[in-house]
Amino acid sequence: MIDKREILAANPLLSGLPADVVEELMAVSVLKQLSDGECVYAQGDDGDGLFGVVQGRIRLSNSSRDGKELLVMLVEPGDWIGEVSLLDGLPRSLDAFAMGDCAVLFLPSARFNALLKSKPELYQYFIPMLCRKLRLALSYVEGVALFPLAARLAQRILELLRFYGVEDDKPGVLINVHLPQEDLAKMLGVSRQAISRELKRLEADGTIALAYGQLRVMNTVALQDELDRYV
Amino acid sequence: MIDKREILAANPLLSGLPADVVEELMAVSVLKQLSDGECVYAQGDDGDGLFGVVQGRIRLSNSSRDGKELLVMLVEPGDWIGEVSLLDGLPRSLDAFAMGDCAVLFLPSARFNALLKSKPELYQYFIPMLCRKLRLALSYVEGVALFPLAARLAQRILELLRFYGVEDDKPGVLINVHLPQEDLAKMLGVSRQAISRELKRLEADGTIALAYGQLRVMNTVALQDELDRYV
DNA sequence: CCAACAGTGTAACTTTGTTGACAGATTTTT
DNA sequence: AAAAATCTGTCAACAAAGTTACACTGTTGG
Repeated sequence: MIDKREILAANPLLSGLPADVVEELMAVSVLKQLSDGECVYAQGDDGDGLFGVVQGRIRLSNSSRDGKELLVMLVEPGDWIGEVSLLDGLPRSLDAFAMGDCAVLFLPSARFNALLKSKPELYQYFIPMLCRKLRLALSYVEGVALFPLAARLAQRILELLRFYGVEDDKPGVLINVHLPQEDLAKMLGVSRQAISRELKRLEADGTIALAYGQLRVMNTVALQDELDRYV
Repeated sequence: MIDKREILAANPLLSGLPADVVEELMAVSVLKQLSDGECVYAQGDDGDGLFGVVQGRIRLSNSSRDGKELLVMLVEPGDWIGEVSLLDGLPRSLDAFAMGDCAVLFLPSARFNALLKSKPELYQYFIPMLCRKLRLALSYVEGVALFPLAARLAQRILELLRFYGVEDDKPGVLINVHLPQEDLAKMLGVSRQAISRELKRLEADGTIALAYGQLRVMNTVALQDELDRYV
């Protein structure tokens, strides 16, 4: 058995929670190891619990019967997932898979419900989370209905930049996550070829620089301008 | 001054709330009349308050710089709108307009915040609302990324049917809301012509019957089948 | 170091949906 | 009842993106 306390001390998962709730979570949660590609939960499942990402990355996605996939979001250590099904009692609406080896903190739904019942003031911790996800989802609907692909791609690159951008010795800002064009395409709901074409266009502009599975933004302003033409 | 108490007694807006909160709302909220097309709030505004729809219909939408519009949802009497900006403190992400003459109950943000501060257990009343909207938004992103127009249209008609469907003396189920093809197109983010074509196809099948600004579903199963080919 | 694999660029062709235009139908207003 | 406004059906030209196919380039692991 791994020492949860040690691992979680340095993790933002529990920050902001009252001390007694943290103690409670320590007592009733389970640390689970997941290997690459393992399923955390699947679309249609009942909500069996809440998951906090401790290590690695979780991929939230959604697939159609004919095999097409939509990549809704990448979830990083420090974020909780699966709260919606616990809060509204409805089945999972997304698939969640481990990308690479992961560790998650699992809080079974019975424990979750008991905790909420004993401390209804905890409801408010979920409000910012739900608001953020709702706004994000709305901005995606908006984008896909109102903007051409070029603008949506710019929007998405800027988002990735805020999240994964790191300055290094080279010029520009590196998006420090392995993200093949295939995945970028699945995020935007278009074909890989369409993404390749647009990225090449941006590279020719000098707006970005491309490498194998990586992307470097050279001109943030140009991306913002592309987006502002429509927003 | 109109008597709020009388008007609201028959309205589902306040049902489910504790009696003391209802009293508080009665004391500090204002009943506002809106005429056709009047703006409730606009994208980018600060959240000035919470609105409860009492009479009429509110249109939540989103426009791009070049004039294209996305119709996110129609809000009916009994529903609250504008809670997200109050809960997370960020600007409005949608436009809200009155469709026809409306009456709304307005709770200014200062009052809202004071109420939440004095009764933090009220946070939990917003949870189901946010969950519902989040799931709906996700299903739209999913639809537009994974399904062809025909399936998305079927999905949307079924949704309208659940909400506005009424049985009458004629065969089939009438969708009892004035909804021109133009608006249906704006809901799905496509052109009016594309909607016209698809509706004609469904009419030729005998799946639906068309009238001027109205729609009657003759075969619910066929619509569900169209959707199930992809879900 | 080289084989296997994952990722990328490009092109021809097809499908889907847009745009603009207009005639006809239905409803509302005067 | 006539006029105005709204709504619908359809067409042709066009644009965007999907699909299929294949060569090529990096990366990883034995």
